Amino acid sequence: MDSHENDKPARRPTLSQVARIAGVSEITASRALRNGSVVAKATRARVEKAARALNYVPNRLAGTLAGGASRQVGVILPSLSNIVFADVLKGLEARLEDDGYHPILGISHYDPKREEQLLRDLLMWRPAGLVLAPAQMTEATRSLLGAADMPIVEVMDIDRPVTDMAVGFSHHTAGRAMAHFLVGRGYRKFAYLGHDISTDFRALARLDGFREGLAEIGVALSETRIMQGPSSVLLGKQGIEALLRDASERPEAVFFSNDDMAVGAVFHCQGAGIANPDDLALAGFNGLSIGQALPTPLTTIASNREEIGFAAADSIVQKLRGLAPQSVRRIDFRLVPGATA
Amino acid sequence: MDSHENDKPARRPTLSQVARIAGVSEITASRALRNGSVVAKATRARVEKAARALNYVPNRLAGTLAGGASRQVGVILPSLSNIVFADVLKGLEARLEDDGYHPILGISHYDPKREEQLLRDLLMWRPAGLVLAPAQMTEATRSLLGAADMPIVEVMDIDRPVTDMAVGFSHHTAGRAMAHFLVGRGYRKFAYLGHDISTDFRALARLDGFREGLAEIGVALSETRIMQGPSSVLLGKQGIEALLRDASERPEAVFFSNDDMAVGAVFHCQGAGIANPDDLALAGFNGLSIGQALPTPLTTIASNREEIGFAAADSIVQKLRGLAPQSVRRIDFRLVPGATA
DNA sequence: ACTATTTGTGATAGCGCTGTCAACTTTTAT
DNA sequence: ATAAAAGTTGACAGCGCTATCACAAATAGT
Repeated sequence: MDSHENDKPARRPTLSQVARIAGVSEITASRALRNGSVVAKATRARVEKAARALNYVPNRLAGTLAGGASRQVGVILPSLSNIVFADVLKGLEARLEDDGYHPILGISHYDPKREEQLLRDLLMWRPAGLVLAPAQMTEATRSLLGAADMPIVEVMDIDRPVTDMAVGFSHHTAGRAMAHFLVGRGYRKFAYLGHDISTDFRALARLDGFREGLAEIGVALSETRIMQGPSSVLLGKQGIEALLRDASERPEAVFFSNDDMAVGAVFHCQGAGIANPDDLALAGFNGLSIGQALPTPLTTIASNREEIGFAAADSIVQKLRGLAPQSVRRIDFRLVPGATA
Repeated sequence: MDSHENDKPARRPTLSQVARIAGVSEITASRALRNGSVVAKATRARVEKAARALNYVPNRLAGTLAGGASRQVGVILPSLSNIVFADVLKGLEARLEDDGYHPILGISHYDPKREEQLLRDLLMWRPAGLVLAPAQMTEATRSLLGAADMPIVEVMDIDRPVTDMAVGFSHHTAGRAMAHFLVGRGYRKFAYLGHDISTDFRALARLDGFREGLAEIGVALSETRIMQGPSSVLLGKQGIEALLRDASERPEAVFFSNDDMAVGAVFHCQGAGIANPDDLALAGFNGLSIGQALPTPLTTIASNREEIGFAAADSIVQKLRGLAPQSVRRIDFRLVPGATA
């Protein structure tokens, strides 16, 4: 029988009950249970005993409303479909938990309108801070953030103007770095294969950077192919197959929007008897472990996603403690020369 | 300059300010902004206009404290290191958001003590419901759950006695099903290769079921190898290598604790020139897309993780609406005969 | 010894909102 | 027209906690 279905009182024990049993005033009980405040040792022990006896669980809604700090941090991410943002979230959670904070989560699905609604919703909980990996902010989103009286970190990229703080790296620079690397390896005919990029503007930034990097050497990107739908191994497999089928002239190297896509291509090549990198060079982005465990480890750019999450949470926590963390923290990417390019 | 650092008032607009501007009482403004309550059309319009003008953001802490329902759901998962629980979380979030709920997240890292602490923390926020994928609950955890006056769903497996509700499938049965399948394929010499199983009791349940399934046909598991550390593609690669090196007699088929490990084995076989399944059959668990995209799709058991999350959230929401969802919802696994066994 | 601190505790007043009950106004039924 | 029902609004109290100020008791200073 579920007690939440019957309408009897049966409320949870309150601080005032704890105080009564301990024989002190409410406020003293409050101080005793929060560490930091001055309370006589014996009193604190009595209050703690009473709390234990009652199975007292403090009500943070009341505590926060009455003036305490919130200890919740709003987190808005665009997706949980691949491991990338799960990694970020993992890092965030780890650092937040260290200081007793908890993330309230929202997933925007790369939809600015949804992001705005989520922000509105999360703000209602008066969180202590906010972490977002913004898609493409609406005006309202920007204005809500501007009016929000709390530390805010934008994670993943540091290419755009920052509201309060940012943690990540430049995706544009990352794309450029890969262009330079591949050119350095001697390749001259390039293709790009990505997933639906209209929503994922960080992937777009990498493509831009890649183009720019090539242009600096006087090379042009011969083909850009965008697949419909979210990125996946299968999509990469299908994509490379189509690309090779349709291409009038086979590219020497292909840069993918991410590792998932690139791994799919590796699988296709294995099946089709195409040697990497000799027949075709492949490069991904993210540095997923799956790519590194391949018989031919994937050439890619590793992003320290968990560390980004960790640093973002750390910036929030620091600021809440009154410190002044850097406004922009760079957690840089690392080019991983594998065996596929 | 961050306004949260200066001590000036600058509080957010409150309902009472909205009410004053709209020329109504506080409670009428409250009713106007929540839909459902009876308020004259014109009045509602006036209040909404005032709220917009002030950029009013309701304070749900106050609202919930005063008697409203919480609209936060506590979620405790054991890990975010692989895509499995990220998928569950994705499903959870999607369903919760449909009804305006938001997950507050905690990661237990398969540590019962940590799980208990997280539960304690989340309970302080007086969530409307609770979702957990329990590791190994402590007595205190069980007692906290018993006293918690809200819908609770345990997700992933339905093998154990349930506190309130459960959504998932039997991992024991899944292991058994794979045993039957592999025996049916004609294999008779079996090995199991897993990651550190002491903490992951669902993997342990699959192993038990696998053993039992074999025993039913009169076959024994010839070798069980447990690798240290969390599961990963690399760990599977190293594991299969070691297993084959040390084995006095090569097994005909290997069952892995999950797809990550199995994919690692596939990679090792590719590199070592071992044909799957003829030289060695491999079977995983989870049905990750990466396994299905392999040149030789992995034989595995697909778990509908996102659907589990979705159904779990749905059960919570239903119960909060006064409905009575089934206490145990089975979201069954599906054996996926691939090309590796 | 007597004041100046420090330490420990409490009374009071909210935080911003919603439940409850009561009151008033308009509509509908007879 | 008049009672009953429906529609609309407000006064009040209180959710469970903490900030603030005030005061008593214990300790230190000279």
